[in-house]
Amino acid sequence: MKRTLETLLAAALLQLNKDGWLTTDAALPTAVVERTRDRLHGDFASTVALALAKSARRKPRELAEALRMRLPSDPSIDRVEVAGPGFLNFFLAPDAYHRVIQQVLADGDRFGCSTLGGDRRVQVEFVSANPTGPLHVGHGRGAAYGSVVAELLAAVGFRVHREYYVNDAGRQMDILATSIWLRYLELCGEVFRFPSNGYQGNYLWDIAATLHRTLGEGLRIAAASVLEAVPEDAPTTEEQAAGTGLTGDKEAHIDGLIGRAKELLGAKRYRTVFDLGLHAILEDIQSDLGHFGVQYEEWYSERSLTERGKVNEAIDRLKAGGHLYLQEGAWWFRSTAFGDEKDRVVVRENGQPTYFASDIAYHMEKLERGFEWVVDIWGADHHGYVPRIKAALTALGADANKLRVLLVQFAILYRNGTRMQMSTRSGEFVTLRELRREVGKDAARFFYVLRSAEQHMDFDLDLAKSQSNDNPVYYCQYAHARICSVFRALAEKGLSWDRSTATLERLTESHEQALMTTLSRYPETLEAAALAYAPHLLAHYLRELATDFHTYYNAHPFLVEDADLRSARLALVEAARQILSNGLRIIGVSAPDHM
RNA sequence: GCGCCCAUAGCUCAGAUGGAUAGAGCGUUGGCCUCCGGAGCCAAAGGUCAGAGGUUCGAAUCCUCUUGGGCGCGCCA
Repeated sequence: MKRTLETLLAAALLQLNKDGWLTTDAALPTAVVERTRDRLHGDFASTVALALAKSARRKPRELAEALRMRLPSDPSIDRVEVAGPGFLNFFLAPDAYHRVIQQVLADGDRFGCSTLGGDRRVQVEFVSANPTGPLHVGHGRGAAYGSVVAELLAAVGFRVHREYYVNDAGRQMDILATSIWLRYLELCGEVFRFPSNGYQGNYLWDIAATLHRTLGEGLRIAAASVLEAVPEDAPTTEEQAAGTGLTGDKEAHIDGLIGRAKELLGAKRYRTVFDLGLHAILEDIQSDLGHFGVQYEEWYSERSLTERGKVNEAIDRLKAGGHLYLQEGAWWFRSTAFGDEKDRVVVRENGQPTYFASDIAYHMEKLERGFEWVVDIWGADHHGYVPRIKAALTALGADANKLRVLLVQFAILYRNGTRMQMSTRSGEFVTLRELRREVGKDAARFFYVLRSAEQHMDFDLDLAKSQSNDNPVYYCQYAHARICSVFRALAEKGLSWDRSTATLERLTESHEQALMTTLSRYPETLEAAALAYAPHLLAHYLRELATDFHTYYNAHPFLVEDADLRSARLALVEAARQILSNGLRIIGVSAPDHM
C-alpha cells in the first residue's frame, strides 16, 4: 500500500517536472511516503513538497497543491489534502483496508512476503563461536539475531545461505585438545597442577572420560615427563590472592604443554584427542542451536580451507599483488594502504599462517561463491577487525562493499541485580542451554530480538526466567491463543462465519479501524526490518498488533447474533491471527492455539 | 593516548533516509466483564532527548566540543 502511494507520487513528481515547476538541474527527489502519527493527518503523508521548496524556489504549499492536482486517481485513495507548512496527507478509502483483510486471508502463511530480493543469493554467517566449549548466553544474542535476519531476508525474496564458520584449526583448539588430554591424565591418576590458561570447564571432564573409556590408558604419560622443560606458568587469580610464587608466563606455559602433547603423543594420537574434542563440542553446539530454532545450510570448516590450499592461494595472490612484505621473519599485509590503522601479520615468523590469513581466504572464497552480498554478524568486540578484512578483499581485487558486517553489542548479564562476568576459559558462564531450559526457546528468542542489535542490552536473568507478563512474548502468544479460542467458542455455539467480503463494510468501530491499519502495516514492516537488518522492528510491531487485538477484544464481542457483522469481525480477527502467526514464525517463536 | 559504538520517562527500550503535539512495556496510583480465556482492558502521573554551541523553514536525528559509559588497539582467535 505504501509502495502504491509512492508510485503515484513519483508519477506526479515527473509530471510536475514536465510542466516546468522544477529547476531542471536539480535531481528529482525520491517520492517518500510515510505513516502519519495522527489520524487527523490521514493515513500516509509525504514531505516532498517541503524538501523540494528550496531548489524549486516555490512555496512548499504551492508545490504540494500542484502535486496534489497531478496525482493519478486510484481507488485506494479517498482524498488527498495539503496541510501545515506543505505536507501532503493521504486518506485511504475504507475499501483499501477491506482488501488488506481479503489479501491476508487469501495469502495465509505467505502474507507479507515479497519478491523484493528477486531471488538474489545472500549469505549470512553468524555465531561461528570457536568449538572450544558450549555456547553461552552471549552467543545466544547473535544466534537469535542472525537467524531472524536470515528469515527476514528470505521473507522478502532473497535466497539465503546460512553458514557457521567452524574454527577447527588454530591455537585455541590446540589449547582445548591439550586441556582434554591433561584432564585425561588426571583421570589416569596423574597428579599435577592444571595450567591457568587451560580450559577449566566441567565439560572437559566428560570428554576426557570418553577418551579414557574408549582408549583406556593408552595415552597415559607420566606427569613429570609431560612437564619436562615446559616454561613456568603464571598464577591464576585465586593463586595470586593466596600468594603462590609462580612468576612465569601463562602463554609460554600452555604453548610448552601443547608442544609436549604433540611430541609425546605423536601426530596421529594427538589428532585423535583433538578430533574427539572438536566433534564432541561441535555436536553439542549443533544440537543446542537446533533446539534454539537455528538452522544452517552449511557448517564451514576452517581446516578444510587450509587443506584445499585456499589459505596459501590467498597469501600467494596478496604476494603477487605486492601487498605483502617480509619483516623480522614474518609476512605482513600492508593493510594501511587500504585504510587500516596498522599493517597486519599474515604469516608468522614460525611459518604458520595467522587466523587473519584464514579469514582472508574464507572471505575471498565466500565472494567467489557468487553471492550478491555476504553478511557477517560479529560481536561488537571484533569491530576493529572490519577494516583489515575489507582491506584484504580490496587488495585481492574483490568488491569490499559486498561484505556487510553487522556488529551485535554485548548482552550484559545480571543476576540478582549484580553483573556477571562471562568467560569460556574460566568455565564460569551461563550456557545458552541453561537459559533455554529455564526460560524456554520462545521467550529467550523474543527477548533477545526485542532490542536493536547496536544497543547494549541488559539481560536480566531473573526477569527472563520469571514467567511473568513482563515478558512480551506471552502477550503476543496470548493474543494468538485467544483468537483460536474465539473460533473454538464459535464452533461450540454452533455458529458459523462466512469469509465472503461483502460484509466488511460493517467494520466501522474505531478499534476495528485501528486494527485494520495495523494489519496493513505488516508488509512494509517486514521489508523495513529486512533491509535494515532490524528484527526488533518486527518484534515491536507484533506487540502493537497484539495490543490492538486485545483492546478490540475487550471493547466488542465478536460472536454476535447479527451474522453479517459476526462474519466481518471474525474475518478481521482471523487476519490478525494469521499475521501474528506469520510474524512469530519469522522470529522463531511458536504461535500456540492455547496456553 | 588513539579509534569505533552508545547516552531518550523511576527501570528496560522504540523513534531508518532531518518533519506536524517525542512513544511503548514494566513499575506507581485509580478503575473495568455473571460475557468470545483477567497472561486482558481503561485512565492518571511521569521528559532540560547527557551538557554546550552550530547547520535550516524545521534537529532526539546532521556537524563540532565537553561529560559519562562500553569495546578495540597481539606474530590470540
